Amino acid sequence: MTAARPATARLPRAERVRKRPDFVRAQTSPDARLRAQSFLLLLVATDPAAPARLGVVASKKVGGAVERNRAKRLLREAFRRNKALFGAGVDVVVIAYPELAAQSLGGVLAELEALAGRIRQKTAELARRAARRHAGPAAS
RNA sequence: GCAGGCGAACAGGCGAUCGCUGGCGCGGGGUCCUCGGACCCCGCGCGGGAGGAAAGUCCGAGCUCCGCAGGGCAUGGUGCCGGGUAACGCCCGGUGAGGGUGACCUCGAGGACAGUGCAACAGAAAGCAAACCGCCGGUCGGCGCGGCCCUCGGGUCUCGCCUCCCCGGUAAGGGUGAAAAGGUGGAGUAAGAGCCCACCGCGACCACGGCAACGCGGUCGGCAUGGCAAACCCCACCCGGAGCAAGGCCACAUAGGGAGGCGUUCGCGCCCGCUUCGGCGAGCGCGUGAAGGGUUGCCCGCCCGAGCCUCCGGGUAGGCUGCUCGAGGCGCGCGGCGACGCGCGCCCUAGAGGAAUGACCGCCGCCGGAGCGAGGGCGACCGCGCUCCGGCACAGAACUCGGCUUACGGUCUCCUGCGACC
RNA sequence: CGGGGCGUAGCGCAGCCUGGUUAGCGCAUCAGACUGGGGGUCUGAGGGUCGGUGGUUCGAAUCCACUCGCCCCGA
Repeated sequence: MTAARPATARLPRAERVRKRPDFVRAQTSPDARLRAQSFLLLLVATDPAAPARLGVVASKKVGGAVERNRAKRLLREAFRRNKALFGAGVDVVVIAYPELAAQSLGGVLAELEALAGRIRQKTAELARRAARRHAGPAAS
């Protein structure tokens, strides 16, 4: 498995949420929900062996195509620089709010930093639960 | 210098670092395998990676499918003329009308003697003629001057003035309106009127110029063709429908699920089985007929046709392809007033798919503000240099082109008007 | 990609097709009356760039073109 490579500040296809059902699962039944000033973080547990994946949602409420692209790029950049924060086995779906279009990268990083403690706590909890679940019926 | 018009090109630049993506090359791993290879994943390297509007989706096409793509009607669209183009509702050049002192700009600009309709309020009257006030004439009546007669009361005649009603003439004037059947001037008359005349306008005809729209000139007609077709409509021309979630290939999955409805004709030939030798049944072919379906609004025609239609329920919404070389760009030459066409040469210029083309830092550039410094001017102030701060538009490809429309930043060529100076 | 609808007073709507007289209705607002006061009822009043810009017309909320914003449906 190539996921054994040390985590770098890259964001290849395998580390992005790319299927509609995955987005729907995160939005309808998230395992954790964390609110920042200009975005909303949704966490949902997946296969513990898989790397953390990012998915960004920027609706028309954010603005036109330029603003929505800007919002998604900012969030991807912030996630890319803080991948270690989320560990593995989790889908991170971020919903952008309209204020995000006017935000700078420094501001987004600061907002993410403010949530860092709670993110670490939640992801660790999810990892423990997943480990227990896989230890039992994994023999089948 | 200020104000404005037409057009053109551009869309901040350079460097460093960290990323994304498709192409090529090398290396590693995996799947399939006809052992040649194909496909997928990962890493490294190289070079590519938004627009003039990528936008709105208002038109026109290419492309793909709809079994074939025929005729008519309806609907819809276009609407001065000629040209350009693959095509257009676009563009170019003209014509006409309108706007601007001008450079220039704007225009849905066919038809109102084919028909139907509309015009509030006001006004006499709103479409075919008519006449409210007014003006003029007349009858009757009244008053007056004069003449004649006379029974001195008056009667009668001519003329003048006044006048309700009535009869007739008139459409110049008044008034209403967006609009009242040509306009101005004269002549004329009882008053008036294209009744007549001149000019203008309008219409018809003729001649000339122009491919044409139309222009120009002449002659004639006294002038009974009002407005609205972005009201219905008429005329001419155009138009089959859907859209890359089109369409193709592969993989996976459910299982021929339930309910209701309409149908499954007839003849001939061949052949098989049974036969009480009369026939009966099954199959194939040809013809015919039929529920229903296709022809994407309707009809005709054509085609499919033993199954079809409706509702409920269930499953899949993964990969590859279409996907970027095209009515393609750029340059030069030739033809054309121009849109554009022709020829030659050069170039390959994004192809994503929860959706890339980015983030951040430094330097430079442009604009605005503040401060400091030296300078010019009596002065308000002016330009120069440095430092700091802020800003640098509108906006993001989703099959691809040609247009239109809208959004938006500064720059420049040429041109116009006004002002000042030489 | 394709199709449809809406925008009129603070709020919810009519009027638009078939152009015309003062753009109408309900709630809300304000004033007055009834009541000792509140509520409620009655009477009266105010409040409109008809989303925007052009055009057609004598005249436009209404017709036409462009445009802005919002909503819905189908694949």
